[in-house]
Amino acid sequence: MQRRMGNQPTRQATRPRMVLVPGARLALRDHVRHQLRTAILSGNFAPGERLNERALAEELEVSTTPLKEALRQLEAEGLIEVLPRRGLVVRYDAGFAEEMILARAALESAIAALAARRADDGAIERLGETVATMAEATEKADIAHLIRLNECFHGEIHRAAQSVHLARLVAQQQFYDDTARRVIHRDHNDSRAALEEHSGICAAIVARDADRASALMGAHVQRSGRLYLSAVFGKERS
Amino acid sequence: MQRRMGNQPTRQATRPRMVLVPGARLALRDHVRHQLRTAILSGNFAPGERLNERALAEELEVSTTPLKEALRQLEAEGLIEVLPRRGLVVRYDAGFAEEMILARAALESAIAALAARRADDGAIERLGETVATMAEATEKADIAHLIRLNECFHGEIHRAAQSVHLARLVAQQQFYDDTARRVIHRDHNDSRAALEEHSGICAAIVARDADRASALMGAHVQRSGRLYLSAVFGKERS
DNA sequence: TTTTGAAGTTTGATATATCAGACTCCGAAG
DNA sequence: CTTCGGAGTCTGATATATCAAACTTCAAAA
Repeated sequence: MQRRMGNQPTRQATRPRMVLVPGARLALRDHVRHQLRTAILSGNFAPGERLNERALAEELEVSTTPLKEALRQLEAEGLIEVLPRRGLVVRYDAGFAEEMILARAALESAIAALAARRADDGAIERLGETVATMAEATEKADIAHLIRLNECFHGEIHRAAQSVHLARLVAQQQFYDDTARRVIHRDHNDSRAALEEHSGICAAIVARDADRASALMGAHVQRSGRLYLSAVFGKERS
Repeated sequence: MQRRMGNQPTRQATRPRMVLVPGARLALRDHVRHQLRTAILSGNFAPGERLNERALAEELEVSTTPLKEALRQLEAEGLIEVLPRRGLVVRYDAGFAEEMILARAALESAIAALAARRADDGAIERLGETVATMAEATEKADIAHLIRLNECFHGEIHRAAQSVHLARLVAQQQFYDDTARRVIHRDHNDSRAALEEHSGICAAIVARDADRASALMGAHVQRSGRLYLSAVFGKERS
């Protein structure tokens, strides 16, 4: 992790900000958190491994303060556990990932049910368009586009549901990254299955059928989750 | 928020602390987190209110380091939002609490489904006993006992489901405290309704009917959640 | 009167020093 | 040989100092 980060144009009495920095400067702790999270989810730490704060701080080239903040966040997410005065332990393993899938499925189900009740005309229209675009991308096997559309689809449902907290929680239950995503989406059969599911969910929401939307969403998330699980851990469980 | 929180032998390390706190001494940040969480959930901060780290630290009589750690945890829970370089904002309000109920319901549902599949004989037996005891306590209107048994009931289901992460997430979705709990459980009609629901859930788990256990649990959590919501916020929404 | 911009103030971000609990390990006593 | 204990070391917990971004304010210019 690089120490330097303030090479932005240092407000030199110019206009009030024309150049919006794309990524907006994140706090150091957020970099650290992201870095650690990725490392944990990639299995770079053995499950149960004791971590040393000082060593980690040194390795990441930051002081212990932002590191500690990042660790507290990861602790709140459940990825690590803190034994007071004794250190940190990584809690993430295949079983944990499996529970993340279940949590994600449960939460997305709840959101889908909300969306079926609350979606306005605009949201329904956008959702339909997204699914239509997804159909095209699936035919063309445009993986990158498909990944983006997938996020878009779920994001639109979240917005239609007017859920903030639920959406946040869902976002926390993601244990795979773009690499795994590309691997998954490469399977054309799976893409077609996913498209079927997406259409079904969309239809249920349009029909205001909250129960069906919820059930379909749950099944969809669990199915694709298991796929990711096998991609990341190379195994499946019942 | 009351100003007093730390009568621990803080400050000088002069005397070697003769009074040993009974349980494992919690880290200061955990005290701070609990205190802040309670204050937020009690509505002691206006929603949207900007918070000042230094002022908070001073009020709680701790330095900014443990305070920051506590804030990061609350941020990860979604109760506060951090605007980088600009401060903290409390995000909790009635709408947030409502989403917490939905999240809790969704997660407890998932756990109940797992429990129906995974519960062993011992777990089933304990669950049955707990429900029986709850029936007695309900008859006697033993509120304190009922509250304890209620936690016990859900705890046993969590254990039977062998869920760790899901149980953690559920625990985070609690916006009421013992005070609200006592208020709710005072209503005898509600206690009977809750008992009915608990029995039904127990029966579904014993019958290995995951779908029914899940559905009943979801309905139970949502119903009682709405009750808490009205107790805490004095209003309900659809 | 409105606008702007620069200095001063506020406040979060980061680094570092220090404190104290917990572990290790070895030697002495039983 | 086993057990107990205490000194030394490791490491997390806490406090504090410093840095830098963002906000405020006020005066000067248009």
